[in-house]
Amino acid sequence: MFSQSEENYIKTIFHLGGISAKGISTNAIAKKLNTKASSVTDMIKKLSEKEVVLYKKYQGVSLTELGKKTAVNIIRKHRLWEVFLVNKLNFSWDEVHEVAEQLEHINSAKLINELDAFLDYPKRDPHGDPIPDKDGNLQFVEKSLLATLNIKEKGICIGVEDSSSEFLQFLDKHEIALGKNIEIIEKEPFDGSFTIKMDNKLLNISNKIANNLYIQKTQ
Amino acid sequence: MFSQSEENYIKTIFHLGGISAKGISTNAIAKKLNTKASSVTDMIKKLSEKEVVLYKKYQGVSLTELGKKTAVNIIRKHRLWEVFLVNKLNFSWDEVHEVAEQLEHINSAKLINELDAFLDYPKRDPHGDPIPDKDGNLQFVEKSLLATLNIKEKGICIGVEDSSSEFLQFLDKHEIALGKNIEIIEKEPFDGSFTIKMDNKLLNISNKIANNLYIQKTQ
DNA sequence: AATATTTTTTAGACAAACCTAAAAATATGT
DNA sequence: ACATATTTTTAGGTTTGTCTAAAAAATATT
Repeated sequence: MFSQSEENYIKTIFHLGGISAKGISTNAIAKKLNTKASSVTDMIKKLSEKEVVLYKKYQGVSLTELGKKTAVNIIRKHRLWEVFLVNKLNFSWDEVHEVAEQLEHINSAKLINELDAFLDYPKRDPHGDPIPDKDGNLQFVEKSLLATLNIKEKGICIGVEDSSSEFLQFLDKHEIALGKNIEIIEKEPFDGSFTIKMDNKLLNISNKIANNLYIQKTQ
Repeated sequence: MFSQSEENYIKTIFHLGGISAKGISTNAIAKKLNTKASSVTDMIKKLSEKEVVLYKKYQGVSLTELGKKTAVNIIRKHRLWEVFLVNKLNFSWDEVHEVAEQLEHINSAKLINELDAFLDYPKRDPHGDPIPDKDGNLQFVEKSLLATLNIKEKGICIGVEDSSSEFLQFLDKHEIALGKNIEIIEKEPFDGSFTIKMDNKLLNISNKIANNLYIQKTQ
């Protein structure tokens, strides 16, 4: 149906569109995909003809329903493969991305639905991101960046914004893992760092870390 | 390292080379890959420059050591994925080929070695073909086409020549499966068909079937 | 509002992998 | 051995996805 390259554009537009529903800019896509704006324009024209994307010159793009459906399916595959790699093949959560980027383009409905069953219909991938079901329903969970919480607020680590292995290995080193309960003890106005309580121990966290860790508030 | 297209050529040359060590003809490759001879010539030149293949104009090609190593690795991946699909994801042996053709191009040493371990280091794929180990060693097992056996010879079904779903489903229907013991009861000179004994029942098999089923002789 | 800057698009090129049609080399038949 | 047939290669073209450089549009600055 779609080439690997087309799929990567569709996925990227979806991810960039998450925040604003407005047209996604050519430059933003180019930056994410490590390519040139002119290449993006070319591809956008093709995707527009294939009715995956709405496009008006100089106005940016947005996904059509077909485009969204396609994107969600790719994301479903990516995340299910990540679960497989971590749960069955001893990958750690900072090793899965590159391989999942390849596996997400494998085309077989039976494969992905059987994989889903084999993994026991997981709801989230190793980074805490929700896995769409086979009808494309993506469950939404209220989450906040740790950096936005106030003193005395409590919550559960539920996801990461950045999936780089540097960041994930940092979390491993400090035993910050998904599912852990935390409480904000102190905010340092000077450098934006946080003191949090986790496993009954105090831990200091830089502002950059706090801006890459998602918390589900527990009232 | 190699593009998907290059990998398909390398694999095809390996498979065609199994019989004769001589140069594989351009036309043979073109036929197997469903492409044109001129395309094959183009690709062969490229593979020759990459030292995967020995090539003299009009003399056909053969794989270098690098080429063989590459081919065996692709075959290892293909066959391990087939085992995964059948043993873990409820695929039947006639459904795996197409998906394995895609999965064999995924590039990750860790992935394939962990998959190997996860599957318990299988020695053969669902069609009875041997799986190379991670150093590229392909175990050789003496096998004969059923059609070459004589009356009273006994053996074990150990593989298939043809992997089309028509043939595999035919075998399923008649409960002919890998590992089953058979004995040649009669050969019909007129049409080349065979009467065999399997599960203590007599079964008649056409010459075409007999030419697509491999037997490991017992004594 | 006019100018400067940034963003986006167009125009033209390139590499990969394929194609058709024609030419060259090899193989075959008598 | 020579004509014919087959195989293989060459020459030139197409599509996909990329690029650079320049032009056009939109946005920002003063």
